[in-house]
Amino acid sequence: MGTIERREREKKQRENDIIEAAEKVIFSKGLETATMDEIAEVAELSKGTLYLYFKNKEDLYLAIHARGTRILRQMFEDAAQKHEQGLDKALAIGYAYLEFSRQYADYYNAMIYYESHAVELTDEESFAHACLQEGEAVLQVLAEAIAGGIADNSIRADVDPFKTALILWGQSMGTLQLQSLKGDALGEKLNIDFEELVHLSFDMMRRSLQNNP
Amino acid sequence: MGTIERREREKKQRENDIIEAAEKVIFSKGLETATMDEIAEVAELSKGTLYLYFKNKEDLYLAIHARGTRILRQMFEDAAQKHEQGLDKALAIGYAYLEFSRQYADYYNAMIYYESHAVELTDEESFAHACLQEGEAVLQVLAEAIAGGIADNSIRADVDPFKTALILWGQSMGTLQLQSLKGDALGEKLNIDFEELVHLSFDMMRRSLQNNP
DNA sequence: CTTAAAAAATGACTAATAGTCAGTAAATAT
DNA sequence: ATATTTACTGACTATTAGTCATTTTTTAAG
Repeated sequence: MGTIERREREKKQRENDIIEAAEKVIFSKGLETATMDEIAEVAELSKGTLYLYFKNKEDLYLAIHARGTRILRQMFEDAAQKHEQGLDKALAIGYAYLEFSRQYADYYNAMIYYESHAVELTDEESFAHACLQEGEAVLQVLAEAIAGGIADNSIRADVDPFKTALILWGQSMGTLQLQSLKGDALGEKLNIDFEELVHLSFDMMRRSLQNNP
Repeated sequence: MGTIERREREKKQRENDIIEAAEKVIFSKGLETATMDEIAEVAELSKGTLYLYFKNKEDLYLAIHARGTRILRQMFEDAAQKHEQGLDKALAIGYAYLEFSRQYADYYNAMIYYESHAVELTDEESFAHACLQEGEAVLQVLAEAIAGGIADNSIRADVDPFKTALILWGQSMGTLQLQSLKGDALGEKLNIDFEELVHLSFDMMRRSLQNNP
């Protein structure tokens, strides 16, 4: 009988319901202000039940993070596909990240919180693990673009694709963080257009990679 | 009579004592695990007194942040002074940041926590303001190096010094964050040497700025 | 259909901790 | 010696993550 399979499905569904409720609350009030009690209320479940499905608040948060990362990877893949040359693909991936931060601002804002925190990876089954795995997949898309760029001579041949992908990731993260976290304070005070800054930053990355014959 | 002046001095001293106690506790257990009760105990004061000198926990934390930023600026200035060419100065500043993260790991680790958080700037008198001001001074050192580099032709002339300083700051922050936060997880798993990554990252920045005749 | 066992869900409870404030003590001025 | 101002105290409140004994619901067996 398919009872067990059905229960499995229902369990996944509940898990999903909880994540959805957590998104509603966390997207509207931020991770730190959101409480497990409120998430439980929105999910129409008791708080105790949340802990049957998620180890703790961070674990639940990371489930959201993993979702965002999945969207991001899709956007990276789409962006890369639109170009022929590897260098163009890499740059398009950078702009896809910018686009993600705009189009999925809720995810992006929630994600940067822990993007800049060390996460414990004790449990193999935890969502932290799912996050790391998704993150690696995202990097892989970028690394492949770079490898392609070396092959088609748009990117200088003396760089290592994966290491360079990591560096570009770090640099882009830093650039976007600067915009989203310090943008308001510095922008008003010093009259800086952060949109322009992101473009300039990506342009610098392009210069640092392109193959000058 | 100099009573008022002396009292002013003593007040500053108390403030300092509290910051010192907070450093001890926060450096040893991290910002989130450190409690105001424990800081009060180390400072040999009651918790209530802490709140006479600091608006809240974050304010106290930002006082530590401001101290770290002051050290960082000094290191930036020293690094810049050791070189003639602007591009070399800028690069040396990058390495000074790396050196800071090593030599003052306690400060660095405490600082990145909020380096990646938006900080409310409601109160003009708050330490958040001192932090922002110090941060701008740090950026100024870098911006001057870049302006010098344009003047001496080591850096291409079509960049804006301050905007470029901001970008380099963001990119460097991202690179170092990648190392300090994801270094352990990715380093072991994928056998990546993050020290090398930082060097490669700085090298890319150099390429993106240098004046190719 | 009845009942025993298993699974899922509950919510009152604990522990931890940031921040407050009425009261006390110390320092200073009169 | 006394009044006033300043500095400090610590018991108290409010909030919230996480727990667990109990209850409700679902499934399996006779």
